[in-house]
Amino acid sequence: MARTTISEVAKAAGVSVSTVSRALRGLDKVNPSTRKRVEDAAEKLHFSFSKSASSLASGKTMRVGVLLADRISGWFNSHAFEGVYESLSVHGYDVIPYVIWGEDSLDNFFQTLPGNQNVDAVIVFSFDLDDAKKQVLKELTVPVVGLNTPSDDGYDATARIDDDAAMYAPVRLLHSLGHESLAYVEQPETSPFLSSSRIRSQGFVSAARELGYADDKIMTIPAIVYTGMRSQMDAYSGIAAQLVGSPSRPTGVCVENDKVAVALVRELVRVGVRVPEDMSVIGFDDDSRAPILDLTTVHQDPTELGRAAGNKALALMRGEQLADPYSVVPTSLVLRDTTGTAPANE
Amino acid sequence: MARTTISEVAKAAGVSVSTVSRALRGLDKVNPSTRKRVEDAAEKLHFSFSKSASSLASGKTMRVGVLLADRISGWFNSHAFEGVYESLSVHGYDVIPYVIWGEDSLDNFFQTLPGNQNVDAVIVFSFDLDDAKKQVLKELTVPVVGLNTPSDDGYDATARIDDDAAMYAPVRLLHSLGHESLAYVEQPETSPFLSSSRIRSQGFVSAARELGYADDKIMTIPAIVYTGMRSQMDAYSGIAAQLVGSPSRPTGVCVENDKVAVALVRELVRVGVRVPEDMSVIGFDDDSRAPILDLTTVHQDPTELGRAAGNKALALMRGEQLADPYSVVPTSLVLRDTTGTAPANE
DNA sequence: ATGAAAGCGCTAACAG
DNA sequence: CTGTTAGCGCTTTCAT
Repeated sequence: MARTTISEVAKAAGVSVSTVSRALRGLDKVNPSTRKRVEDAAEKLHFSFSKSASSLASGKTMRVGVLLADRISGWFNSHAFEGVYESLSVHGYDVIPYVIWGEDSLDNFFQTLPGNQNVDAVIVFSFDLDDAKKQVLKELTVPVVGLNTPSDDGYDATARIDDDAAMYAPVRLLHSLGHESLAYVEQPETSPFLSSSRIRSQGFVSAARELGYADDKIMTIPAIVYTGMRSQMDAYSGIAAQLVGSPSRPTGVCVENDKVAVALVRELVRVGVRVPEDMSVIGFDDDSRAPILDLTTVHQDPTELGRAAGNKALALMRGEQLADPYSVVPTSLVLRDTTGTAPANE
Repeated sequence: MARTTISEVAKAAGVSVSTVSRALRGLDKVNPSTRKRVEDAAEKLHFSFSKSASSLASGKTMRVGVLLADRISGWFNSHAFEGVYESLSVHGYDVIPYVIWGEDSLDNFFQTLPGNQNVDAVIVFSFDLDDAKKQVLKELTVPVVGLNTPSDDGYDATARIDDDAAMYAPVRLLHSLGHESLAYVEQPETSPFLSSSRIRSQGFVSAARELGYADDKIMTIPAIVYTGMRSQMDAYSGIAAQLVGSPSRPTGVCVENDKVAVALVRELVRVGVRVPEDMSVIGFDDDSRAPILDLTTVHQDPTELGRAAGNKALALMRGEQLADPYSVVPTSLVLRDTTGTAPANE
């Protein structure tokens, strides 16, 4: 299986290299019998195109880059990546992840990759980019599509959930169950440029206000940015303590994601708070953890988001005009067992 | 940020393209002051190499392909991929996933990608390849490293856990807890070419035999291959029924992975079987689900496996001779709350 | 230490 | 419908 080149195929088939190129790429204007001959020769020689050579000559790389923060193995990222892969791989594109670990690697990415024709499009996951970087994006010659980016600014297209609107359903549920004091818990530690935290938190607050909660009945436990905690578990017991010890005595709490919600529920139970009898908890994501604890949560479909982003990139690469470049994938509340009517007043 | 080429940099720096090439790649024999000038020019012009052009000229693609089955978002695959990425990306390699959905796409992969210089190495996850395909691998001109492949045959290097040996610890635990009848549960549905099922199951059986269990005290519930089930849940209730209804009355059960184990435990509890009082359950993986149910399980580290595979690929690409091409990453038993002493005889 | 020149394997006009 | 001719942007001898 040593490297076979197109010219060897040409020789074997008794035609010119350009004919081989045309035949194998399925272009028109090739005599069916010639094509057959070429295909046979190619097959026999185990020929396949060198992507590099094709890229160089054609200007299209058939590769799209996916920019994501922190880790590819997380629930959201891995599923969104999969969605992108699904939509693009069937069209012959390679999908290449670029994991950004910190401000440095972000800078580095912006410094290098986009400049030269190394990808035909880039898809950006959940980043909260500063203006300078948005500017760089705009200057890119390839399409840039955002996935759950905080705004559409700087992107040729985006696919996202409406984090803000998504928080209305859980808050409404809590309200209808009679909870008079609410709380929102952010993930203890997050990547610096991940965006959903803030927005979701804001959505929670505005939903609560809209439903008539006074500000002293709306508590927020923000992300801890510094890494002072001895362990993850300490963070959760700290949160549980804040929840229980708060003067506002929240009985209904929304959590930024299921990962944190599950850990929190376990911690609450450990310290004697019954869920949902004493406190209702609602997560976000509906990931694989949620059903295990029968966690009430906000369902979102990152794979679908990925597919949507991939399809937009595809259309853009083809030069098509998108009918709806900035689209929203809906979320839905999943009712399970961690929510119940508010406990009777003390 | 329009495409800047090396020759523009050369012009700007007042040198030849070859000097730019040398300077920017950090080769020796470049006057420090010249290098500085080139670097400045490159930076100002936002220059970066075209990977395609470099590949074509040098013969090295700086890309490695990862072949994986089914989906990239699963716990094992996403973490193993991440490990590969970690080890390779810092050396400038792009890591490209190729997801294989069925026999067809496997054939297709083998037909095309390897032939021409599209990657510098390929890493294969968990595949059970037939001889024909192993033969193709052997003929590949690039290094091929396996990750959790059932055998080392056909690979230049592999990194794996010892599925067989890994099953000894849980079986020994069950034995020491006094369980007199055991069972092994495979994942209800799996990809056709995934390998761990069979091996793990075999390891379970031989461990049990070695510890003195008679064959009628060793039950195995194999994967259901056909898709007759109305839903996933039906599969689990079927398994629970088999476990409870079996004449051998197993009280200690090992499950192929945590995903299935967690679902099974929930189903058992639902039908009134107490865990661990009536039945002990041990999973495999120690994924994010395991701690939620306090599942006793066999811990494995796919990220580490991925890093190991990536590093081997790296060494091989450099032409180094590997001291230990076929290495084993250890697993360990994690004791939690789904295992206990066998119930008193009826 | 630097430059000139010859490709790497393919695509893309342009002829015919 | 098919062949010829130029490159794509870079690396790599080979000179100097």
